[in-house]
Amino acid sequence: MQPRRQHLIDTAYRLFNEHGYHATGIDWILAESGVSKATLYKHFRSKEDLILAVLQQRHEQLMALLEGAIQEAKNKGEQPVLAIFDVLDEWFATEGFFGCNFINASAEYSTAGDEIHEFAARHKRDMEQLIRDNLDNDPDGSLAAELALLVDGAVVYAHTRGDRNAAKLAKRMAEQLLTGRE
Amino acid sequence: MQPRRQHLIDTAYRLFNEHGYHATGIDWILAESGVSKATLYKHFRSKEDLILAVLQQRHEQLMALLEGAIQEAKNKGEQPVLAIFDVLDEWFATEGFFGCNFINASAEYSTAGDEIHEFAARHKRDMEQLIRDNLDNDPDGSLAAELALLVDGAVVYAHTRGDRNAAKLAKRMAEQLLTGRE
DNA sequence: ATGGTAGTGAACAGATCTGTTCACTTGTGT
DNA sequence: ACACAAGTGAACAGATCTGTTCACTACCAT
Repeated sequence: MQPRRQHLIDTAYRLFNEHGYHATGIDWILAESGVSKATLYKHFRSKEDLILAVLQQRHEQLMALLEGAIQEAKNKGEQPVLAIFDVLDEWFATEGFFGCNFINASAEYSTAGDEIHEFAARHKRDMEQLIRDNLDNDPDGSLAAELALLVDGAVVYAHTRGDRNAAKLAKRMAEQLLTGRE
Repeated sequence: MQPRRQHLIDTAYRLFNEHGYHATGIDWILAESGVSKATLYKHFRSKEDLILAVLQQRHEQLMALLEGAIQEAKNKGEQPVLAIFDVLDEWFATEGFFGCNFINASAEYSTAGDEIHEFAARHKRDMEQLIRDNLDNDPDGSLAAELALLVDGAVVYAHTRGDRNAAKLAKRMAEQLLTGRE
């Protein structure tokens, strides 16, 4: 559709992911992508607008990825929600793993009410809802919240410590929670 | 001892905490603290040096706080490690809660090998060791890792979503893990 | 009273930041 | 052949960034 716009989002995603949002300057994104500054500001009103576009794309990617894994598990007759932790496990093993974009965005735009912070919060709530929708017996929703907390914990554990085992650790905990309650 | 140095660390801590490390400029810290720039650079070689000093102080504070809570629980005959989650619960309820400094630092200085990133990783490992030292039956150390993952998860869950219930959620999960294994 | 220590205030350097503007080019559909 | 859309490249604005330097002041101990 708009190849420049998409290319900018992809390049920005890579740099934001690795170096953070404040540390990544517009000029850097332009140099890496080979796009001119005027074009960037034709497609995005501001840097914040670009960040939000990056987060939006990543949100859609992640939701699709997890929904796919859940569906696949269902087809195989496995516990659907546990498949999320297998996705995490693969993710943590990739070279380009620098933690969760949304957690990192939340850290840099820390104030509640900030648009970027709120976007990250919304993403996390959507993730939790996805878990909730795939649990059979969770009347008050607390099990979904616990599993979502495990997901966040696993990502941060893996990133800060450089520990690739975090997903397996969290999966084992999730199994315990599920066998106890479902 | 060195009132200016301490005052700079305290002011920087507050601003870094609320606004992040890159977003907080030196001039801002100077304006808030009322200290001159020359003095700052007499006490700290660089901004990174100041950040590390802030993290060092926060590390010592946190370890002392948790060790105190653990000791208190021991004296009352309660499960020592669970006391950590009560500390978290109080922390999340304070107005100045913007997540964990070390997780946030890890997010901004994302690359493994970066000095700030490594400091955060060391803090997290020390925290986990503190948990490990207060568990009776954890031969392979995996229980301590699981509890540490819960701590990280609770902090991130509380911060990104603005949910003050995360500590109680994590504590309930921790209780399950402990009754299952200890 | 004299020297040392700690700090101030202000200017400065040089880089980098986001964002704007404008003349020009390139490709495409009619 | 012509109009239009998309993009380039470069200059520019104005702010902000970290870090340095220097002349001066206040205080304190000897």
